[in-house]
Amino acid sequence: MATSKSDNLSASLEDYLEAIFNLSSESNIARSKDIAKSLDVSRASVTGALRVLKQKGLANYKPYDYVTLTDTGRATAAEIAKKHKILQVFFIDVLGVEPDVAQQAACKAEHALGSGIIAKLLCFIEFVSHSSKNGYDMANQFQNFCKKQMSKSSGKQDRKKWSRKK
Amino acid sequence: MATSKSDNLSASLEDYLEAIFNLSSESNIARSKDIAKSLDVSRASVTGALRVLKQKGLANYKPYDYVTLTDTGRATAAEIAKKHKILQVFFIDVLGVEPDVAQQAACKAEHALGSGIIAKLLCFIEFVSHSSKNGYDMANQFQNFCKKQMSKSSGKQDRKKWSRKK
DNA sequence: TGACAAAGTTAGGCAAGACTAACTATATTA
DNA sequence: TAATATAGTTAGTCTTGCCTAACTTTGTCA
Repeated sequence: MATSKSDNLSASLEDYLEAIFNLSSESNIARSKDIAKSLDVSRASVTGALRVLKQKGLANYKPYDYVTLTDTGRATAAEIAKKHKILQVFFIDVLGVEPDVAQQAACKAEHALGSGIIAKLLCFIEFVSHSSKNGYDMANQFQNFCKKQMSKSSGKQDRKKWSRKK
Repeated sequence: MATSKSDNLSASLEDYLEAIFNLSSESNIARSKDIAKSLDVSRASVTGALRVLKQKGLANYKPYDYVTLTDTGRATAAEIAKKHKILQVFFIDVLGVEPDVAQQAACKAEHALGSGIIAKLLCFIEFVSHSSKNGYDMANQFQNFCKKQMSKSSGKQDRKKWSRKK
């Protein structure tokens, strides 16, 4: 809430920002070509996005030069990367979702959830891991519960409470 | 997984479908004007969307007539509405998020999460409510834990593990 | 150092999804 | 039933975000 500058940014621009942030962390340099590759987008699209990010004061961009983020850009990107990480951990460690599914979902959901909910989610992850230190492995309990539930309802077409099909 | 026909549908079209579904449930009729109002969009945009939904076999649309959903359309819309509901309940009852914030977040996240994760989430909600029947009110425990955590970290600018602000 | 490959940019186009303004059809009611 | 208000549509425009193809700049290596 206090530090969020990611307002006004489209999901697409957030993706570019995050990609630059990640590439910079990994290989210390963000090349246009690698941004394109990591987002599965053409190099021309990257050029376009960089111009917008520069104009918004988030990236230092000069044609034919390496890209870096401004302080604001880095802060914003870090927020987004943080959302991504928290969602991923929640999906994998709490819900027990397959890593690749979790990764994909985090990519999309990171643009949909505000920092308030993300903070709560982080807290919840800590709550769960705290519980396991106290001898009650909640994540594991849930997995067992989940398996039972899934097998219970797998025969039926519908589940009473939630579905309004047909 | 089995019943999901919502592939190929943009977030925008999913919103239209859901709005029609909800209006039909509430007032038995979905008028163009009301769809426009509920999505905060112009009437002209609704007309455009209805043509696309018809063409995709999801809505029965004739100019100047009331709109209804086809069976496929209704099933798809029900899936979306279900996602919305599950997310909303999770945000409010498990995470303890304010209802209006939860509502807004559910609106966006419903387009980002696949049915696998949603199923897990539903299971988790049941796990939590199951726990309270067994004398351990997990939601409540979490709220207390959360309050402690929030107040702990509120003094600091940063939190070690997750934040990379500034 | 000059030729060639790789990286980056520009130009032009397209689709989705929204808007406004003007028009048409339907409903209401005097 | 004719006038008018309301609902819905059409036409035209704009923005975002992507693409391909062609061009320019940079880097490499014989």
